[in-house]
Parts: sequence; C-alpha cells; structure tokens
Amino acid sequence: MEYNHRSLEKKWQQFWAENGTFRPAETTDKPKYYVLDMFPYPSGAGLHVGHPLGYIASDIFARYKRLKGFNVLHPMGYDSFGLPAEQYAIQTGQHPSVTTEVNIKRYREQLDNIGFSYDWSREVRTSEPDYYKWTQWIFMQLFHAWYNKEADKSESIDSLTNRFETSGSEGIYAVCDEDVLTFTATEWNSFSVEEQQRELLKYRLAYLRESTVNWCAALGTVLANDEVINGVSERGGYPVEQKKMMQWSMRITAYADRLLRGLDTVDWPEPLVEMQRNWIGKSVGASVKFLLPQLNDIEVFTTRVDTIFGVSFIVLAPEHELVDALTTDKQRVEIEGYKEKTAKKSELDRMADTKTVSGAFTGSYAKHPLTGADVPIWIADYVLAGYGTGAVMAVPSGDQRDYVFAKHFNLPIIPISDAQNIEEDADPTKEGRYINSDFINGMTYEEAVPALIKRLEGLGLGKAKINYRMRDAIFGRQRYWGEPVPVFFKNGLPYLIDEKELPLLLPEVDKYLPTETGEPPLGRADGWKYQGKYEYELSTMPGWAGSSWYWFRYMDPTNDESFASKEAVDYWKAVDLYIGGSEHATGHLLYSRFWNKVLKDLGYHNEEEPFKKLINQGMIQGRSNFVYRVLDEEGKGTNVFVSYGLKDQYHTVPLHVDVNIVYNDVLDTEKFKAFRPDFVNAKFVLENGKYICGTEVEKMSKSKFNVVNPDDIIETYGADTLRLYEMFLGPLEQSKPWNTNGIEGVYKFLRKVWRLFHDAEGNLFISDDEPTKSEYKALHKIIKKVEEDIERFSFNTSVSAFMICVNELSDLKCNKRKILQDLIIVLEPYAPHITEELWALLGNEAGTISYAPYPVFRSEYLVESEFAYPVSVNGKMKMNLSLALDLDAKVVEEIILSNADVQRYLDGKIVKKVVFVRGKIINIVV
RNA sequence: GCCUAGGUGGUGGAACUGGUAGACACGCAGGACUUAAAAUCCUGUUCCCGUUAAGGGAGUGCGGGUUCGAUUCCCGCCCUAGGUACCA
Repeated sequence: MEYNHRSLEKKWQQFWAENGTFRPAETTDKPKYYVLDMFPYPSGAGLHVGHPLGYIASDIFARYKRLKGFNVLHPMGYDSFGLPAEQYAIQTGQHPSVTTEVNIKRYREQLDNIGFSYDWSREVRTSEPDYYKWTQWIFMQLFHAWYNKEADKSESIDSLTNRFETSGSEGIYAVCDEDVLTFTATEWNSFSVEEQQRELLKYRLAYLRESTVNWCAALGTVLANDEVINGVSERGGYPVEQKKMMQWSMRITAYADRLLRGLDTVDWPEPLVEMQRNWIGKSVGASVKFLLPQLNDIEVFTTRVDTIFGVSFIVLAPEHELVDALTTDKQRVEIEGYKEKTAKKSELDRMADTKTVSGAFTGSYAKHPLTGADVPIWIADYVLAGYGTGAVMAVPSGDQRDYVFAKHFNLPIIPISDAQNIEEDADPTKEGRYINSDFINGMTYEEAVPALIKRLEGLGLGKAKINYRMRDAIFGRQRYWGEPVPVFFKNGLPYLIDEKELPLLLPEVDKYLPTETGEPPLGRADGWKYQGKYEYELSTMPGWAGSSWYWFRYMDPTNDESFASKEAVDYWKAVDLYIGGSEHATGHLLYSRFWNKVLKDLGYHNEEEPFKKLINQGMIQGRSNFVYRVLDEEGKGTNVFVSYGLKDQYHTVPLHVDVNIVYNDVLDTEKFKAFRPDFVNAKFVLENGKYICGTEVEKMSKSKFNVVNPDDIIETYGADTLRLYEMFLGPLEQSKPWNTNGIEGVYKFLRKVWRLFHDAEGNLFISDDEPTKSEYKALHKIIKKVEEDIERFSFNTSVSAFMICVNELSDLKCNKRKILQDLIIVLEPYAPHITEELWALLGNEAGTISYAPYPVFRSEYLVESEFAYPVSVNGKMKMNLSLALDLDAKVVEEIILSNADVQRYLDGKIVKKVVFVRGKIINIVV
C-alpha cells in the first residue's frame, strides 16, 4: 500500500469526531492541563495558511501532554460578535447572524482538515444567547461591585451601602469618581433613591459617566484607546475625534497596580509584558500644590520633585479648568487665540507636530510652595489635559521640553545640580549634589527626595503620588451586532434588569444603521422596553466583552445555572498554555486579566492570573510573485512576459501573479494563460527553459494574489505535511513569509516514514526481532530531543531531528516493531494522521495512540566510547566535549610539542588525557 | 527619541549553559536505476587561493575588549522588524 494522505487523513478525522477521542476525562487521577488558542473572529475571507501556525503549535503541545499522561482540555470556539459582519449587513441587509453562521461553517471545515485534537463538544460562540447570557451576567456583577482599596479588592456594592447607612462616607477608601460627595449616615438615609443611585454610580466597576471618548463618525461608534492607532480607527482606518458623551465604562484603573504586579508572576514573552507595563504606565512621583491667592491651588504631578527649586514657570493644558479665571484682561486676547488654535488641531496634528514651540502667558503668577516666589503661569499644548492633573511645574534645566520652551519665550533656566551641563540641552541627571536649591543644597538625589516629601507633607502642600497612564475602558458601542447591556433606565438612572430575565436577547431591527435621531441601531427595535415601559440601554457591549472570560466557559460550556460550575472551575483552574498573536497585548489580554481578577475578588474562583504561560506566534506574511510584462515604445503593455533574470534587458512593468500557479518561483505558463482572459496568447522570454517569477514579501491579501488556502496545500501534500512544514518554517515566535520552497522535503520525509513499515511491494513488513544497538541509539536520540524541544517550544528543530532519525533508521533498514512503535508515538503530536494509521497497522486499537505513554528516554543507549564531560586546567579551562579520546603518553607529547598554546598552559602538570577533535587539541586533562 | 526582539551560505534556518560554525531542508551540479518519465538512492555544494589534489587563508552586520577558545559574554556603532510617544 502506498502512502495515500487523502483517504487516510479523512478516515482518521472522521474516526476522531465519531469517537470523541479528544474529550478530556470526567473523572481521572491524571493531572490536568489546559491548552488554549486565541479563538478567531470568523471573517468572510476564511482561514489562510498563516492562521493555523499557532493552532498547530498548541495542538502539538496538547497531544504531547496527552502522551505524557495529562488530562488535557483543548477547546476551540468563535469570537463571533464584531464589526465586519455588521458592515456587511449594512451593505446587503443580510442579518449578521446569517453571515456569521456561514463563515463559522467554513472555518470549521478548514480547521477539521488540519486534524486538530479539539474537543468540539465544548465549542463556544460569543454571539449565541446561551453564551452572552453569561457575558451579561458578568456585566451585572461588575455593575454591582466597587473597589475597596483597604482590602485591595472588589466587593459587592452592598458592603458599600451598608457602610453608608451606618457611618456615611467617612473612612471609605475606594477607587471612584473624583466628584463623590461627603455625607453622614443620617444624610445618606435621607437621600432619595435617585440620589443614592446617582452616588453609587460613582463607585461601581461598570459605571455610566460623561467622559471624553474616541468618536469615530465613519463607524458611528466610540472606540477604546487600544482600538485607535495613530489617531485613526484600527478597523478601516477612519479618523477619530475627541467628544464628550455619556458612556458606559469599566473601572480597570482600580486594578492598575495588581495588573502590573501580576506580570511578574506569569510566564509571558518579555516584549508582551513590556507592552502591558508601558500601557499601564506607572509613574512614581509626587503631587505638589502651587498656591493661588484667590482661587483653588494648582496641583501638578512630577516624577522629579527633587528639581522643584529649578521651577521657573508653570504650564497648564489649554483645556485646564483654571485657565479662564487666571487669564488677566491684558492677556485675554492672546490666550483665547491660543486656545482656539489648539482646539482646531486634530489629535493627529498635535501628535505629528512636536517640533514647533507654542504657548501663551496667562498674566498670572502662582506662589512656589517652598520659596514663596512668584512663578508665571503659561498654557501650552505640550501639556495634556488627560494625564496627571493637566498641569506641570516646568524645570528647564532638567526637562528638554521645558528647556526648549524657556529658550523660546526667554524664561530663566536655573541649574540645580553641580553635575549638570545645560549649555545646549536640558540635563535630567540624578548625579551630583544640588545647588540653588535651598535646604537640599549639597544633598544627593537619594537624600533629597524623602526630605522634600517630608517638608511638603508637613506644609500640607504636597505628597508622594503614583500616576497611571492607563484610563478606564469605555464599554459601550453604538452598534447592533454585540451583546445588549442588561440595563434599563428609570428617571434617567440605570438599573439592572432581573437576573432571571437573562439573556436579554438582541432584538430584530429593520436596518443596521443609527436612527434618524442619532440613536444606536437598537433604537429601531419595535416595542423593546423593559416590563413594557422602561427604556433599555441602546448601546451594545464592545468586541472585547465576550472574549474576556471565554476560557471559563470551555470548562463547562452548557451550564445554565452559572457561567461554569464551581467543580469545573476548581478543577481546570487557569489556562496553562495560551497561544496567540501579540496584537492583543493591550486589548484582549489586559481586559481578560481584569475580568478574571474581578471574578476572583467576588469569590467565583481562586486564580489571580488567567493565563499562566503565553506564547506569541509570529505572523506569516504573504510572498507575492510577479511576472514582468514587456512594454512597447508607447509604454503600453504587450502580451510578452520576460523571466525575472532577464527583465533588465527590457522595459517592463511588474504584475502580481497568483501564487497558486507558481512552484518554487517557476511559473506554470499554461495555467498562467488561463489566469486572465487577456493572457490567453501570452508569450514568454524564458531563462534556462523556465519562467522565473520575482518575489516580494507583503501582507496576505486577496488583491495581491498571494493568499494561500491551507486546503490547497492539504489536497496536494496532506495535513500532516502542512503541520510539519509550518513548524519546520522557523521558530514559532518569528514572523516569516510563506513559501512552499521546502515543503517537498517534508513530504518526502513522511513517505520515508511510511516506507520504514513496508517492503518494496508495499506490504507491511515488520520484524519482532530485538533491535540492534544503533537502532536503539537512533530511537532514543529522537525521544530525548523531541521531549526537550517541545518543552521549550522549539518545534522547528524537532522536525529536523525526525528527518535525521528516519534517515538513520532507513540506512539501517530497520523494521523492528520495538523501534518503530515508539518512533510513531513520538511523532504523533506533529503528524497525527499517518501515525494513527501506522499504529493501527501494527495491530493496536484505533485511537489509543493519542493516549499511549510517551516512551522513556534511556541514556544507556546513547553512551558509547564517546564521552561528554566537563574538564578544567588550572581552574580556568572549562568545556563540554562531544568527542573524547584516550591517547598514550607518547602521542600526547608529540601533539603537545606541536602546539605552543597548549604547552604554555600545561604549566608542568602531568597530562592524563588529551582530547582532540579532527586532529585539533581542544582539551587537556591534567 | 524610548522600549523590545533580531542581523549566520544562493534560500529557510541549526548550533540549548562560551568548545568541530553552517545540522536539517530547499535549490543547484554530477551520477545510479529506467526504453523513458515519475518515484527512489548516491556524491558534491560558506567564500577565496591552490589547474586536479594534498593543503592554506578568511568567515556569523561593523569596530574594539575579555578568554587557550566568542555566533554565544562585555563596550561602542550601523541596519531591520514590532511596540510606544510632547505621560511631566
């Protein structure tokens, strides 16, 4: 029998599906292991060859863990709410659920073709009511919670109302809005229900507040900060403006520090951890008050309180609330003009234009908190209203922006350290000792900071403070295709619907566009009112809602009583291995950690972090192929195409050509003629009898004809080849262009494996004889190597090792059962179909290879006369050798005499052994 | 600017804690089998010098350093990719 991947792979995929081979055990003594992929958004374009890279890696790991005796949970599902389906609905009128269903079906077919070991009985879809019921339920928990800073955790809002009722707002230490009221218990109890609710909203983790949002007019919705890239929307690239709106938000800032600390406890790639750290943006510093005689003092945030005696002016953001009051009549015109100018600048301009120095003087002065000196107050757009207090103390000698500003407007630049060099630029050094700095003169940085904080605190004019860059996450979207927010409005205030009424189903609408009055699409739903009279919230949840807890649902996907049973959550705990792209660093991965922590605080599970280990797979880019069309004298395209190497001899224009009709950069000229009608009569200028195409690495896209569908590869070479080849392509984390240049080698390897089991006629040919030493050696080398490789996610090197092993066994003409059976167990994670087939051919029960024990590597098979051990000479030389030889003294002398370096190092010691490789001495034992 | 990752043959890439640089694969060249093709197998393939060979020299982005020994460690620079930015 020949290796027929087509029939063989279909057969086993069907077998696995019918037998539920990959369902984890319900009751077992085995340790658990949870391997998760970032679930995909099912887009209309289907999977391309880049998508499965991470899925293959996680599947290999999941299968490996099964062989290692773990009870493995390895599920898959769909993040099926999202913008593209809705945009498509707007254009075609097609209900998003219909498009989504079609796309999911296609995804499923493509995924099935690759032979993943998913437990499909646990599939989830975020757009299904029995799933989003629990997304809504979690929202309700967030609405019903507040963050108690004393306990450093979220608690039920009831604990807050209890305290309000008994002792008022006294002693409450919460993460909340800035404008919370101070009241006694008596006052609280005398508040109306509306007043109480209004106040509680300022504490809730999910809250409604007027805030500045990123409004994208083209998409008709607000966007979260991570959905805005360089001032335009991540999806579609439309302009985004700042707008004040009533919006649902999530108090993720309450968790800023825990999100930061948690990063030290997880095994994540360093770049990703760094990205989250930067996004959270913790700054340790101090807040300091500059005094104003009549008005509220100006509070500034600084990370360099030690430079406070170098302050020569104060800068407010143009939007700062005190600007109007501070502006003197004389400066009024100038300030108004500047404010207007800034308001006109878009976010994008303001970011792009960081070179020009601009600002205006308000005419007022504030008193320095320590010296009492008058400090002029300016406004400038380099100070951002949204960060810190929107005001900074300017220290030109220590901060480059302040320096440039001071030079431009002729303001004093005061040196504050004897180590500073401020001839050309500001010098932010912390070296040296302070000068011109009052009572900290002569101190070092380490001495000055605590001294200053102490002094400022004593005066009540400042304190140590920590600032975060991260903002609360906007939670509402003015769109149709998302989870409805389970909230209704009474007297303009939001209330949760009754939990028993979940899920709050997404209503039908006639069009997927905003209403005439500018309300979100849900405003079109006929008679959609709570208890027939109260308005529902009309915005829906953002895309990240459903994906922020989905790993829990896989643990117990059909539970109707809770998001997952206590037993399931206690058993599966957290995701042990999570594989996905780094593009989710500041979105999904941050929000998921946030919700996970909230659910933990509220007592639903015990895991502080949801994803223990995380791997980012690299992107697979497209590799476009080009043909070169010869142009005539008028510059018009002819029907003559010249091969890449000869194109410089002609006047040509490059054209994208479908990569599916190019093999190893050689064009199939017949298929090319059929590629487009006008190419029917194409003529070719060949080199060496071939048409060679040019190449370029670009993003995979339909318009560039460089999309490779995994189904096509599988049709030609099979799923096992695709799996092995995607791993063989290079390190998992690395981005790389797709090419099929080496796929033949992998396919050849699998056929070689097949042939090990068969004789020349294609009949099964297995011997039960005892294997030879070299056969054992080849086997145990691969057992050891693959185990090491998988544990450190170096899948590409495993593939090479397999090739070496099979070449060796093939050279040895090895057909011993004892060898081959173990070999295919080790190969199973990489190439499950062929191994399953061979496993059955050896007479084993079908399906059991997936749970066969991973062979134990035995070192005695590897040890020969070739030793590997470290040695040292004079306590200096330390080395590890792969090849060592004992020599008699005579030979040693000869070799040593010929090598001056070695002789120098011998230092009169007695030589016991000389190690040399290919005639070169590389070690001496004395 | 800052942060992070990386730079190795014609190509993808190996070399895990400093110890034979270029494993493995592709491609290319030559050969065997075959009427022929496919398939399979064998040999060679970093570059330069050496007519062949024996042999010699250089070589992991560049320049230094530590070391008997550096792709690996240290210092300075250049380039590429990703992230981020008037964040005080």
